[in-house]
Amino acid sequence: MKENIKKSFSNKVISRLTLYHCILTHTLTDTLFVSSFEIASLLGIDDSQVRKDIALCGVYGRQKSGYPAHELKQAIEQKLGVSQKNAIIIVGAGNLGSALSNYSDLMDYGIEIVALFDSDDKKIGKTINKKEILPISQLSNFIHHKNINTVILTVPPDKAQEITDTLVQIGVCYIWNFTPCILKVPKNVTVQYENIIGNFLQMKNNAH
Amino acid sequence: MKENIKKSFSNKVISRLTLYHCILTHTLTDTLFVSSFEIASLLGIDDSQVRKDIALCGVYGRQKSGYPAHELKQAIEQKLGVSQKNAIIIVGAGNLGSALSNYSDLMDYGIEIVALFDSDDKKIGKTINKKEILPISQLSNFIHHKNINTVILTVPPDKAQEITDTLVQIGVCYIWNFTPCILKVPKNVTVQYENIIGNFLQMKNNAH
DNA sequence: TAGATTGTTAATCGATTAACAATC
DNA sequence: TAGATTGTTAATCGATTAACAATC
Repeated sequence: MKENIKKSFSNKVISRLTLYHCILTHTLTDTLFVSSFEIASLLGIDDSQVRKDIALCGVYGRQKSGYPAHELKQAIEQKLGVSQKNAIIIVGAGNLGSALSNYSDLMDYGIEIVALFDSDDKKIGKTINKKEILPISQLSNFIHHKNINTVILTVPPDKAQEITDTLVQIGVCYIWNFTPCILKVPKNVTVQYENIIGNFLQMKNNAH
Repeated sequence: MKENIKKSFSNKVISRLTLYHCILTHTLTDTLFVSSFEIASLLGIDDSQVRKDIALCGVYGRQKSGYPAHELKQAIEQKLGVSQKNAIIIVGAGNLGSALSNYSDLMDYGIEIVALFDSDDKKIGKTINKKEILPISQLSNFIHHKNINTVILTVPPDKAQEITDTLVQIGVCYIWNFTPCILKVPKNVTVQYENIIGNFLQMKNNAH
């Protein structure tokens, strides 16, 4: 498969490529060449799977030595579109919202949090990690002015749908949903569920 | 399939059951009967998939009206093992760790955070959300004393493997990993990756 | 050379979707 | 009754694994 046409990958492929990138960034920092077997065994998956994923990135390896680590890392970054800067805002400046605004790893992947929004008067005007907390009433202006299309949603569950409706109306098209609520949105809006509870229960179930 | 033998579900099934539960908790709060079609269309999946998942929980529906909402909710809770209380600790009392210690939804699913641990002397002795921050040196004693088997890992990336080795040695068998690092652990230890970056990139890729 | 590792095809496995009889 | 919805089987689809020739 030598398709060079930009095609969207399956979620599984994206998830694995991200993990390969983590390995190259944090685990195999001083490696010049990395084999599919090394990556596969760190993740507990099949090595031919790794070779297939890497082939999708257009990187060619060498028999006996493996894949050039630096080139592979850059190719993954390119395929994942990490270089595109995403200016995003956080709606809901509670604990989780505040934490995410400080989560420095996001920066490495093109995610720049530019402001937080909250409905609590006591929080407004304060800054978290040098980012201002603004009132919900300024959402629309801010989003249009700064050309934002992506929002991290960390409001309380009982406000989630209401705020979502507002965001959709303003024109936001990506909602990264950290609330435990299912959101009703029109087809042109993408919601990414961060199913934290589900992941915990998976862990408990995968045991042995 | 009328298997009543306790069998572990696939991760996909667990993830979906959790979402059905969210719907019953936050979206369809006053519904007596819910149809597979209603659930499916909220999640954008096939309705026969929903019926299959529900069958796994041992709940029977009624033609024309659907499934009894309350009974379904309880059956899901039972299948997911939500009633088992899990006393867990957070290692790394930074922003993310602090946020998770306050994440009240966890409580609803049997997850009780009992303490935080950190290596920073300035943090030790403080409390977050009524939970004490203790020094790493007390990890071993605490874990054995309180019979903890599960840890939320929110340390900086460069400390992740080192702390993991310590935890494994102490006898922890579940590590819920919020760092962007791949952890090397023996086979009897389960690591659940919270691949936040990967999920963001999925969202961007799923667009249209 | 012998050993190791790629790139790729074929085989297997599992998950999703379609379809429809049963029935409230 | 007619319409709606379940429960379940069969068909399809996609993802993972096995296998191996090519070759550094």
